[in-house]
Amino acid sequence: MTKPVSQSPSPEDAGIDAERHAEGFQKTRNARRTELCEDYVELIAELISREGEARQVEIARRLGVAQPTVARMLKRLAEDGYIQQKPYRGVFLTRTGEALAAECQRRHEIVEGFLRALGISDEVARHDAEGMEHHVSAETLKAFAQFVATRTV
Amino acid sequence: MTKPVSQSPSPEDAGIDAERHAEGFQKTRNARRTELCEDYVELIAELISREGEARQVEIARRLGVAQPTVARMLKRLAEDGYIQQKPYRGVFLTRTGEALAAECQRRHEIVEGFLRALGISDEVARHDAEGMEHHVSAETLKAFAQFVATRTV
DNA sequence: CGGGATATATAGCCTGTGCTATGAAATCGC
DNA sequence: GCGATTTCATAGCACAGGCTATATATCCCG
Ligand SMILES: [Mn+2]
Ligand SMILES: [Mn+2]
Ligand SMILES: [Mn+2]
Ligand SMILES: [Mn+2]
Repeated sequence: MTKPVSQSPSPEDAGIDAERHAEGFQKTRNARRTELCEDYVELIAELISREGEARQVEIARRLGVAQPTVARMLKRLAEDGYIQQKPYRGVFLTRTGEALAAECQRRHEIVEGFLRALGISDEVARHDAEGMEHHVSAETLKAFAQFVATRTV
Repeated sequence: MTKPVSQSPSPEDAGIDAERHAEGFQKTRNARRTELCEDYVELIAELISREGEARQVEIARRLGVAQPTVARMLKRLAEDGYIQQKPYRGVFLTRTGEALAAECQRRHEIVEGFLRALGISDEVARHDAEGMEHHVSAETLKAFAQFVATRTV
């Protein structure tokens, strides 16, 4: 009962297409699950570097959600090894967390910069980038960066 | 206790930035909620036009999810007025559903075509477009379309 | 025109991500 | 150093979107 990777040899050639189609949706669903973590870690890094500390209440304010929502997510991020919480002192990134944050910040910057290079207004570029960034593969990111580079020259 | 839109006049100017930041995340969260509906409606339209009918089992196969998952979502789409179910005959789009499907198909096509115009490989363009499409605003979509047009000339 | 194959429906479970209400703990200004 | 303020934790709710197992309904072919 293993999933038949290649069945229906010729009569129904749409089977292969369907498999590939499904694969794409699977990956997108996966990306959706990691989006939130990425936004949190990226925001925490930004708060630490710009405000000196990252507090639950401030994270909640920036994300536009309630504090208990943040509390639960931070617990998960700590369990997953991305952050360390020091009660009443703020949230700190682990090595792993810092690495992820750096990657996300870089990607976010490239995507947003790319949109602006295309002539998109700042406001819209910021918003679209916030959602798009999580679905941009390495290959596409590279193309975006190259486009910005050649356009800026 | 209404949310203070503009408080802390000068000492903490970061307040405005935080508000705007939160707004962006709010919109992105909203987009996330409509993503699935869009994918369903778009897929249903595609199945109807290419296979002649859209069945639960086929939708499930294409999306890579279980049939009961599709069943529940279809019920919701019917409640929301996007589709009409004729048991054992397939799923059909309402006027509203057709309009949404057309919009999504057009947007999907433009985004994917844009990525390919940028030099992204077909496989990756298809996958990235599947996720990105839901976060592309009208302004950005227009820019994408124009880019493709000028590149194709 | 029956009966196996196929399609759909339903029940019940889990996880994730929102929320409010509320309790407890720490900080900090006085 | 004490009390108000701030910060954090927890309980409990809702809903979306996955899943499996299983019941039921329809189709269609021999
Ligand atoms: Mn984001
Ligand atoms: Mn980001
Ligand atoms: Mn999609
Ligand atoms: Mn699509």
